[in-house]
Amino acid sequence: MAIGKDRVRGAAVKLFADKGFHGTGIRDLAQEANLSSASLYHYMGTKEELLAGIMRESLERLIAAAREATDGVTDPVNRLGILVALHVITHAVRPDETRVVDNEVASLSPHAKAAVVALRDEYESLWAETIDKGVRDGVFRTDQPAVTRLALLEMCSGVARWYSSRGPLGLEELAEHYAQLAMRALGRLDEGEPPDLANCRAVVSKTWSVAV
Amino acid sequence: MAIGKDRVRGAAVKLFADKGFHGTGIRDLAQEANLSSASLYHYMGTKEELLAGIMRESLERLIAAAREATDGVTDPVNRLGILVALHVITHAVRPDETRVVDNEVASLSPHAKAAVVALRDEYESLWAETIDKGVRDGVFRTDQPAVTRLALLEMCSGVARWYSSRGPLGLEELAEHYAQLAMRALGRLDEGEPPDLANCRAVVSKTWSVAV
Amino acid sequence: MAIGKDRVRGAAVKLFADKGFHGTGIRDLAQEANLSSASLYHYMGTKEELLAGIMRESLERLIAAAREATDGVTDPVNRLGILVALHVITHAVRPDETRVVDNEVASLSPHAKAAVVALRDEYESLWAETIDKGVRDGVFRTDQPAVTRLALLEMCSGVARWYSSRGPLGLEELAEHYAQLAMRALGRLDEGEPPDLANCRAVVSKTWSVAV
Amino acid sequence: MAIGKDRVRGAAVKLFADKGFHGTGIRDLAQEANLSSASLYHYMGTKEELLAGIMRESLERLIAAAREATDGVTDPVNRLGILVALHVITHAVRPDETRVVDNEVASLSPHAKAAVVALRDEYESLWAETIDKGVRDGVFRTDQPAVTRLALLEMCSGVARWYSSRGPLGLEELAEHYAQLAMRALGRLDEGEPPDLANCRAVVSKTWSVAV
DNA sequence: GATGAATGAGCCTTCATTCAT
DNA sequence: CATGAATGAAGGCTCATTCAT
Repeated sequence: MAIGKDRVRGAAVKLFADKGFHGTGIRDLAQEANLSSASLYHYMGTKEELLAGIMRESLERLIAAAREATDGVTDPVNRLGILVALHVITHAVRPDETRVVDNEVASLSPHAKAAVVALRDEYESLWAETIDKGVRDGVFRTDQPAVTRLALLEMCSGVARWYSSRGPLGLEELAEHYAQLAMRALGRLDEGEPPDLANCRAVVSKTWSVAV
Repeated sequence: MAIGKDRVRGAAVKLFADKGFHGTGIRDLAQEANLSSASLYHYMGTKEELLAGIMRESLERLIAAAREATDGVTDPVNRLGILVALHVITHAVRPDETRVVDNEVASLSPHAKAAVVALRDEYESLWAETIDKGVRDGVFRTDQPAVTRLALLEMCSGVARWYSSRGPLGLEELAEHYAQLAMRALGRLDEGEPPDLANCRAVVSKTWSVAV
Repeated sequence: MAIGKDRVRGAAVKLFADKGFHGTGIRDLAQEANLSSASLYHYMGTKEELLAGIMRESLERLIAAAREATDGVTDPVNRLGILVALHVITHAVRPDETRVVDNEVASLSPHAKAAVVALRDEYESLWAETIDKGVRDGVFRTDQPAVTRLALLEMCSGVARWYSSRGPLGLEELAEHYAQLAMRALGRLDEGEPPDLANCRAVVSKTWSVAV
Repeated sequence: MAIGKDRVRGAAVKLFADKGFHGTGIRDLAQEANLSSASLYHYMGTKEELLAGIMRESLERLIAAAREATDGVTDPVNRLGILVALHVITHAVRPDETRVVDNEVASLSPHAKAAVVALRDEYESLWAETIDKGVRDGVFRTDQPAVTRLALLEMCSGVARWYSSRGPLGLEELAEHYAQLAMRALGRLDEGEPPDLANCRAVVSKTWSVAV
């Protein structure tokens, strides 16, 4: 059952990312999962529950990973570096999943949407707290912390739309470059060390089974 | 005719942005445009041609505006400032239209998609040339000009997802803040003047009938 | 008005013959007649009335022609020869019109159908009477006069499906060959003169403006 | 599946014959087949593929039957008698199917039409060869073999438009009368034996499950 | 577990027709 | 005369979902 469920999830993530939730038919899913459309319903509830489940678990995984990777790190510079690196790597190695999370919120019913938005807010608050603390500590310089946060999040999420693991850019370089961009955007022009990604690496490996 | 056509376009832009192309039915469009679903077809071809037309004209308008606003501006710093400001303002004042352009490329048939992608590439090449020139001139500092360009574009496009004209942030402040973020990302920590937006203002007003 | 009406009729005959009544849209008619679809309605009632009118007038013309061409001819052999020749020539020079009459009866509403069927029966009774008289007179030999009549009518109507005025076969040869076939089918193996087509020729020329 | 498919085919043959392809709606088919319109699509492709399939298989069956019934018969008189009898019986016992084949060629797309026309040509060539041989052998007398072939085919196909199994005329009488008509048309005035229909009978019974 | 069969609702699109201008 | 604008109804087809086997 678990295997079949994963097969369906995998198919759904791929197709929802490529063609959108409304652009993907139940028959497309069945074909992609090598199942008949009736069999699909052994592994999922409705099509919408399938989408909601994917989004919720994806966000929960991201939140847990972010908490674990920043656990014990108090310095805002390092914390934000880790958050950026983790976000970027996630979007680079799971582009389909993250695009679904980022683009299909509007396809959810109000009830399911509320849960997903709450998770997204919970995640973004990690960024907000870190940026705010950095501003208070005087290590970040920005007139509009909230706008900057949104700008950085959009910038980092955008990775899922263009990054290819078959291109010349490695995950580590990618993460470091985005960390630099974020630091610069927050008024730190290449000061100090790049963030320590050791912890981040371990969390990524554990959470998404990918070596950085 | 032109009036009816605009009414349909307006309805389509709104709904395609809110619910996606595949999430929007012809009956939704008809209702939004205060027309019967059959009458819709006096003003449009197929639903897909409607989408393609919206995307093409939107990109053509953006390209023309970008060319006009940067016309005669040779300094890469100023040029990029103008490009960023124009892009951000566009996405702030036409969030529906720009979200359709940014999110619905996958809903196009191969033929229509090719035309839209060509326009998008043409537009992005304005950014690429400017950034590359700035790097060559030594006024921009980045190891990965291409990655940085993509990061900045995604960052700026993201504005369409959250900005509200009813919020506290004015268009001018918004544009200036994003211009600052872009400059910082390119290694310029608040040096020199902010870009001159006079020209930009005029173009925006003419192109989108909006005062900045 | 009369000219416009003829233009519409002509378009309808062509398209109804080529694509069938149900396969022809009002827009097809308008295009073929170089009119807007709204203008069509100045020259016709409903689409069905247009069809019914075409069929009725076509049959009335055929009946009148048959009566006139056989007027005063009492010999069944000559009479049938004339009927066959007239039928075949009609179907050869007006293939679209005759195919509509022959194939689209089922597309009529019950009321209109009744009128058309009555005309068709009136026409066929000319054949029936002639054949029956020939049998009674002993000049035709057949066990099944009714079946033979139907067989001959179908045979002659079939001309509209394959004859081309651009082919090698002239109208006169065509008519004479079919007259021969009919005579043979009725048991007359090339006896006597071929039917005198002089009268027939005149009627055809007057009725369908065609020289034989 | 096969049962459902046959149910759909049967409904289609009946309605296409009665109201024409374009005059028959998908909902009409569903009602006639006692199925919902959606269920129809389990058993067919598009409506046009349904039509094309009916026509192709009908012609293939007819060709196979004609080949089998004339197998080993070399005498043109007998051969043509068999072809006529088979054709007439087919059109008498399957009037709907044959009318669809004869009348709906124009409703096919160019691709499907080509296949059907090829089959029809293949079938008619059986007639052509037989008639030509009879003329060469001097047993048939006609100035226009090709015209005569077309005339006879139309004559025989017409049976599907008027014959009723509930009428007084049996299949055997019908076939023999038409064979006589054909022979007469080819210049043979009731000479020799009527064609031997034993073989024909067997083929008809096997192919169309009908006793003659 | 797995699926063929089935369907009500809905899809995008075109239909024949009307009418104000 | 002529037509652009408009529409309710219907066109062919696909949707997500259920259920008996």
